[in-house]
Amino acid sequence: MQQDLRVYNTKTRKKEVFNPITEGKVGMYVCGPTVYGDAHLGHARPAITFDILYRYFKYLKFDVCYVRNITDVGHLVGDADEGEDKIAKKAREEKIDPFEIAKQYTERYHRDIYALNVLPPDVEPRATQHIQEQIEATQQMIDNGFAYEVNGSVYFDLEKYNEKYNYGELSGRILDEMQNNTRELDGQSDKKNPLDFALWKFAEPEHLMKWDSPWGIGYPGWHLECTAMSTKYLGKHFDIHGGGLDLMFPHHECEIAQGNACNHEEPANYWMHNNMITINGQKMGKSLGNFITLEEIYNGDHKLLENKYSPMTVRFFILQAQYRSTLDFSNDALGAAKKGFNKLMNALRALEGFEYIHNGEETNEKQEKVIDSAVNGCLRAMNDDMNTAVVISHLFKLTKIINQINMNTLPIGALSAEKFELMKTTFITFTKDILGLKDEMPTDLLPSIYNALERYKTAKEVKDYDSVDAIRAELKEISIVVKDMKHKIDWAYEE
RNA sequence: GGUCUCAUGGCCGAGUGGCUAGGCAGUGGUCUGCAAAACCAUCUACAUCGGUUCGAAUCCGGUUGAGACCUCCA
Repeated sequence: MQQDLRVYNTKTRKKEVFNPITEGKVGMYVCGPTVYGDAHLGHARPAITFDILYRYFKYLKFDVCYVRNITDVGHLVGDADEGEDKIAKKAREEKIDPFEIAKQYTERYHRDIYALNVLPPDVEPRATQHIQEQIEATQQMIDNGFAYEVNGSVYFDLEKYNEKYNYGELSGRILDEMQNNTRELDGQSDKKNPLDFALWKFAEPEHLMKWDSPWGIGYPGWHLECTAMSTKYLGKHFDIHGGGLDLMFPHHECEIAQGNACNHEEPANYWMHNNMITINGQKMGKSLGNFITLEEIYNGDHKLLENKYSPMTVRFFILQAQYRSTLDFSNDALGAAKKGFNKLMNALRALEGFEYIHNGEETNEKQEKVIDSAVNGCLRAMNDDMNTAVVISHLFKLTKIINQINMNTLPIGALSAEKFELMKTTFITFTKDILGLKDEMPTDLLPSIYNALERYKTAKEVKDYDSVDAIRAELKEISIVVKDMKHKIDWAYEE
């Protein structure tokens, strides 16, 4: 069964068959974090969503180049013309150099995100290391007549742009309507038009992150780094641009405008946006102050958390929803995800331990059909705009068969060798390689588990039930459960 | 106010014109020294009012409710 991968393109608001610009190759750019605080649950979603896409492209044997940036220039807290740089603000609060702030939070971001088994991108460019490229892009836009300089700052000229292009296409906005809705800014703005956005900002003497430029000392505007870096690493025109839905406007809209203004072409063919994670139905976000950091989730250290949740539980939780749906956080939901994830890991471990033997059993056609339908279902779901929730549902169908084999209620030989292999490869590939789920058991714990099981077995044989119960309790302490089956004794994660 | 989404069983969450998504929780069984795990069976659904259709949770319209973006945000 071969089928095309279809992805939802925000630009056309349709699912489209993915056609790469160059046969067999994919370039994807995803907006990474602005590093002025710890990564929260919301940051985990795009990291995981596009990790899945990256992994799936690799699975499909594409030669993929994945670029995810780190924005380590703070930009502005408030209004586009006034206010303080976010990183500078944090630096002042913590009394450290802003570059040090960015460095620290970048490290913490990596620590918390990589715990989620997210693959590192091929390139992870930083805005501060691409100042020259941003200056050049700005100059290019001035030269092309789409930007103007005022008092040491350079702004994008939307009016000019709109004579030739159509600003607002991605987010379905119309420039005129936006202008009518824009409240008049107080004070003396340098901009010709309130909607014009900064490409380069003049830096006041007290501003700490600043660089020399043809327009004087300043720093780059927010949207510019993505244009400069995506162009540098993926070219003027590449396949996929991703990020959170909240970046659609204005960030991605501005990137499109900058791409056209610089390079005379739009940066990306497909725009993909993951939806938000909500908490009590409300968006979780830094600006709303209702976020839970990943570190807090892992440690259970937040007033809203009834438990700590492992990185893989978080990953599984996120994958149980399609990436374009909002996903609501709750302890119940995380708790259910934890159990579901353990169930999957128990099946994975059992499956990896199976040895196929055929003893002349009759083929169980019903179960073989379940395998076929689940295998096809996994592929179909991934091809249908990365529906990981449906992939997981099919993996649970296979889990049932795996458990039946493990419990000896379904002889392994009731499946043909090919069917068993098909199930095994599919289950393992989708669970580990594509969904990126992994067993979290520290390997140094295994010897003591097997030791406990040995003692359990002996105690059982002599009907020393007090010891049996004690060993059960002992293992339960580390969330391990004894599986006391007719034909063997094994352990499993507590679900 | 403008633009746009969404409303599914106790909870989370897929799906989309006719065919049981799945997980968690519940109930009844099988198994067990008792359990657990697992398996089998099973109960709760498609906000509301109309329309289209042989048939709608799924399409169309109204109503109600929730959310997102319009300012920095994953």
